[in-house]
Formats: sequence, C-alpha cells, structure tokens
Amino acid sequence: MEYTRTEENYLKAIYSLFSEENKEVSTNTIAERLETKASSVTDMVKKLANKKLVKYEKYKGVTLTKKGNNIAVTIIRNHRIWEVFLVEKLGYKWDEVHEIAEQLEHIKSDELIDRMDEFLDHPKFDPHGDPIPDKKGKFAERKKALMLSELALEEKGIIVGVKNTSNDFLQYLEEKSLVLGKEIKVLKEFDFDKSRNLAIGKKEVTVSKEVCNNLIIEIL
Amino acid sequence: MEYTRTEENYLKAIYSLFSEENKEVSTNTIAERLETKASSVTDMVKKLANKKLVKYEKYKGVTLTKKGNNIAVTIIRNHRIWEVFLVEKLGYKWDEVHEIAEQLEHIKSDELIDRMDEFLDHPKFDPHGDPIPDKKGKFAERKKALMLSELALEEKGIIVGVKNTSNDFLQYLEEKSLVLGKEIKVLKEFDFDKSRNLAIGKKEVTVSKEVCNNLIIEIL
DNA sequence: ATTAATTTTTAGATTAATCTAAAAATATTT
DNA sequence: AAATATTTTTAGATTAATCTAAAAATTAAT
Repeated sequence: MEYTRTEENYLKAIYSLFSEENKEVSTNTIAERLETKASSVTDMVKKLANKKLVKYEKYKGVTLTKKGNNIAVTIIRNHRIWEVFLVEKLGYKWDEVHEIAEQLEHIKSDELIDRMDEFLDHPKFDPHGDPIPDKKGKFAERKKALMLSELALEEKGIIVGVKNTSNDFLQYLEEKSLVLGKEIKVLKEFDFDKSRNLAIGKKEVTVSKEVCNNLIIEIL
Repeated sequence: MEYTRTEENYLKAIYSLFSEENKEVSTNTIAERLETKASSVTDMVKKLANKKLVKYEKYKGVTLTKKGNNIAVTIIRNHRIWEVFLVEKLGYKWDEVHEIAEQLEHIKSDELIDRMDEFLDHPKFDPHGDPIPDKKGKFAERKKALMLSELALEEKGIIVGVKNTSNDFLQYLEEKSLVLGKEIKVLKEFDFDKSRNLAIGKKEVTVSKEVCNNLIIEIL
C-alpha cells in the first residue's frame, strides 16, 4: 500500500518524538514538530488510526503500530541513504543536505533505495553520524566508545562525550567546533608532544594531547 | 516561484503535445495524455493562465508562455539527467527508468541538478537518446543519424537506435553495453571482415560488420 | 444551412489536508 | 474540591485537484 507524503511525515514525526520521550506522543507535540495546528493533527491521527498505522485514544496520545513503525523506519532509511549520496558523491557539506533529503526520502521505489545502498557500498551511518537502518529495519549498533587518543591514524569517529566536563574545556571545544555528534578523522600525530591533526568536514584542526585524552569517540 | 507537481506535469504535457502538433493544444488531448477528464483540464488551464504560464482562450486551446516553457524545459532537463544517473550509475536498463524519473524530476533544488549534471559529466543525451537541455534551456543539436558502418575512423557518436530490433540483437548489445545514449568512437576497422573496434568509455570493444550495419549513430 | 456529433466549458460535489473558533476534557493551582 | 488554565477535540470553512452530468460552443455530415 502507498501512503501520501503527509502521512509519511506524520509517521516520521511520531517515530522520533516517541523515541525521544518513550511514551505516547501528544497531539500538541506533533503539531509543534510539524509546524501545524493541533486540530489538524487530530484529524490526521484519526486517519492513520483507521489505516492501522497508529494506536490512538482520544486525549491520550498516539503510538505507532508495527506497520506504522516499519514505514517510519523505511523513510528514515531513505533519508539517510540519500544524505550519504549527497555528501559522498555530490560534494555537499553534511549540514546542507537535510532539506533535499526531506524531498528525496519520499520517492517511491524499493528497488531504487536498494540500488543506492549498493552504489554507496552499504553505508552504516549517515553524514551526521546517525545509523542507517538496513532493509529489514535493523539499526547498526554503535561500536564501543574510545578516547580520541586511542584512535588509529586515518580512523573516523563521532564525538559522543567528554571526560573532563569543565566549562573551560567545553568552551574550548565549542570554539574549535568539536561539538557533540561531529564526525572527525585522525590525520596525523606529532611525536614530540602527541598532538594530533583532525579532519572536521573540510577543515583541519590541531588538538593537544590533553584534548585527545578527554574526548570520547565512537568509531565509524 | 514554486509550482505544484500537478502544475508541472500539465506544463510538461502541454510542452510535448505542442512540439508534436505545432499548434494550440486542445483540452481533450491534454486530458488523454494525463489520463484525466477534460473538465479537470479546463480548470487547471485557467489556473495556469492566471499565473501567466499558458495562453488560453476558451474553446481555442492552450500554448505555453515563455515562463511556462522555461518551467517545462527545466522539468525535462531534470527528468533526463536523473535517467542518465539511474542507468549509468545504478545499472538500470534504459526502459526501466521512466517512472522513477517522473518522481525525481520534481525535486526542488536547482543546485542539486547542477551538481548531478557535473557528477555525470554534463551528459548531452539521455539513455533513450533524447537531448538534455542545458541550464539555459538550450537543447543539444541533433546531427543527422548514420549507420555505425558509415562513421569515419576517429569519429565520435551516440547510439540512438537500432535497425534490427530482434531480441537476440538487443541482448547482444546489452551484453557489450552498447546501450542507447552511449557515446562511442570508431578506433579502427579490420579490412578482412569489416569488423570495427570502438571505444566505449575506457573500454575497447570489437563489433562485427553485422552490428555496424544495424546500429544507428548520431555524430557528435 | 440545418441537423447531428463532438468537444469544451460550467455548475455542483467530493477528497485530502489544512485552518479558526468554540466546546469538551484533562491538568494545575489555590 | 472548586476554580482556573491548558490541552485536545469537534464543527464548520477553505484550497487544490479532481469528478459527473448538463449546458454551450464548435465541427462535421447530410
């Protein structure tokens, strides 16, 4: 069965709100996320409930059914695969691709996405570091976290935390745009002081041994 | 200004019907092409006329304005560029790509199409052999078609058709990736059997006299 | 040139997605 | 627990794109 773009966007919104809050999603929250009115949400949610895509009880919020969940995950897969394409093949920056991927994710063709996946060599994470669910809806597991100092040369990873949580340090990171979720790659290490050069997007940044010992990275 | 998918499809239909008939396009003809009813066409055509995309006189048919024409050509450009991508990069066959391209052509981003064009190395023809208009709407000129056997050494051309349409032949061509829209160059001819060596991309392929007599080529 | 056939337009309805404003239910505060 | 505030739903309208059926205009045929 095929669904409208709007229906798909509602399912996607409900999916991500549910995974943020871990409880039934309220009409108002959906309205906010989708920049629409609560009354419109009520209408749509009834429609989705009729199609067995969500479970809905008046005044009690919404959750996805198995079917609804599957569709949401498929759209997320599409979105993230397209983002990989836009960045890897067309040279977009990772923060420029969201809007276009919002359009591309609704293209209706399972075969197309399979072929894109193949063409891109089955990427496991998108350019923002978010995992790409496979065809069956299974999300790649995150590898265990390491300190930046433990990463090998040429290894890529995502910043997922800090050991030292002082304000000074956080401000320093902010300054160098070493923010949470950022993808980095280790380019080289200088023997004499153990400082390292990182690739962040197209920029190259040098960070000291202290920084390397305090940044928690998940390998990609 | 942005237009709906439906509006774009009407403009595209009017464009191609006009170029087939060279006179104002009738409501009924559009209805047939778009598999809808004449009354719906009348409504839409009025809307397009209000937006100055078509010239419309009751009972007298429709033509595109300059503005409408520009939009139609842009959509055609998008469509054909996506078709090239699907065939060249994702390995679709040329007769499998139309429907997906019908969806992709409506993605709203000039930048995206420019980058795709670049990525695909500015293709001049799509996999069906139809010319791809450039950014300014200019179509590549068609040179007259010849048989491959008539091409001189070192001449380049594009495969635009076959004389022999048997399945055997088409399958053979598929195998050698002598597909529609492909650019070839004549490298040499062997006197004793009139077979020829062609450059296809980076590969070199030998084809028999029979093949040369059945492949229609447009000189570049 | 009337009549008949066809094409095109109008009028009125329908469906999807949205909105505003008011009513109903739930949650919060005193 | 009563009053107040907030959230959610309902009711009724609106817009885009479509449809059917009937009316109007054009074209073809005798």
